Amino acid sequence: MGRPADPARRDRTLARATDYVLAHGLAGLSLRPLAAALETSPRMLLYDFGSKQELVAAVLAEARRRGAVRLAGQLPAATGSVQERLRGIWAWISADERAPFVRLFFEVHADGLVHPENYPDQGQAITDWFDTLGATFRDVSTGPEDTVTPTLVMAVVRGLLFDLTATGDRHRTDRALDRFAGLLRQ
Amino acid sequence: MGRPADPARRDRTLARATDYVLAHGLAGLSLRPLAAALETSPRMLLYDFGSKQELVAAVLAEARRRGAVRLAGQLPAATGSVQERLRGIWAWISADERAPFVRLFFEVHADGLVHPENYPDQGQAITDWFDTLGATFRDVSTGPEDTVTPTLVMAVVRGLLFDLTATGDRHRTDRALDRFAGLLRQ
DNA sequence: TCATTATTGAAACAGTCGTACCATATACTC
DNA sequence: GAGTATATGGTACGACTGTTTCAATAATGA
Repeated sequence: MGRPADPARRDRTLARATDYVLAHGLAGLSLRPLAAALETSPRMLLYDFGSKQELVAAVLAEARRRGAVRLAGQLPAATGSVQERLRGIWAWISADERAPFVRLFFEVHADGLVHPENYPDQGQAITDWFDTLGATFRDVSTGPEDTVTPTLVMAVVRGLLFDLTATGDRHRTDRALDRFAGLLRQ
Repeated sequence: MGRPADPARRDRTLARATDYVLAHGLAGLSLRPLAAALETSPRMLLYDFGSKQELVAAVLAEARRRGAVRLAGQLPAATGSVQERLRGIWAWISADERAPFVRLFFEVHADGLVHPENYPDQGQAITDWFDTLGATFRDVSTGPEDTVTPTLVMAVVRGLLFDLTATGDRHRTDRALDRFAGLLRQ
């Protein structure tokens, strides 16, 4: 008996909080402005999530979940030449719509370097890509257990993303990816 | 007349503050703990630097200056095969002694994505590498105006650095660099 | 000694932070 | 209606932030 719980409220708050963090970043996140933007109160954020730390953890999990869903649903099919597949991945990840995710991705990585204890699964998030990319680039891999090719492909993508986000020079980064695709074909 | 100024004090403070930031990161930097570690006071930090923002700017400039000096003095000579040169760069930048610089590098980049207005020269810091690397890899470039090869080389290095700092898997990242060197040779 | 300039300490200010406490309102069963 | 559990609002606490204010000290040249 008593008033029934409303778990949907927490879900709604989590979704909007994730939007907010994707838009404003993690670094300066503060409960009061967040609550104001979500039309709720710090009181309720703590009521639903327990503490700011747990709220952030939930937001990061939600952001990762969203990224995984979009990756699975929107990543171009693993067909065509190596260049076409590589360009597809690059076009997808470097698109403007992905910018908030990319930003958060870099932000979490940087914070993880200073506070590794807060991110026990940091390495996991990196190596998770291997399953996807290993399948995509099987024909240029040296074998099914080849982790080197996915590592290199992801390094190029992340490194060029780093460059693109810092300099905004899309032409140069696009051409660098094409150069890599050319090297990989051989 | 009057008591003579002591500009050396500011220099000493800046040097030690840079050590501190390299050790502790930028994110949670706060004047009182910093002053305590430097055996001075917040009062003196503001007296010497004007504001926290200016102090941070001075520290970042000093850190970049140090990095440039070490790069110029310690980077292996541009001789030998492509693999040897690439391995030299990778060994240098990924060495444990460089870890604080790398950490700060990623931290500044991430913060710059959220607050671009604070880092007007972010793009410059990225493209600065081109002069050095363009010279180092001239024989695999398509010409003296080739910016694509340095872009790709730096993307691989930064991307693998990202991976290495996140996962700590040196064996895998080292092998990925070798794979890239092999591709580049052709 | 004295004026002058640089340096430094101590304390306070106005603000923000995450969080805890206390009351109240709401929605349900009986 | 009473009883009960959930949901909220309001407020205040203690700790922290960058910065300012006021006063004192130190080192020089005259």
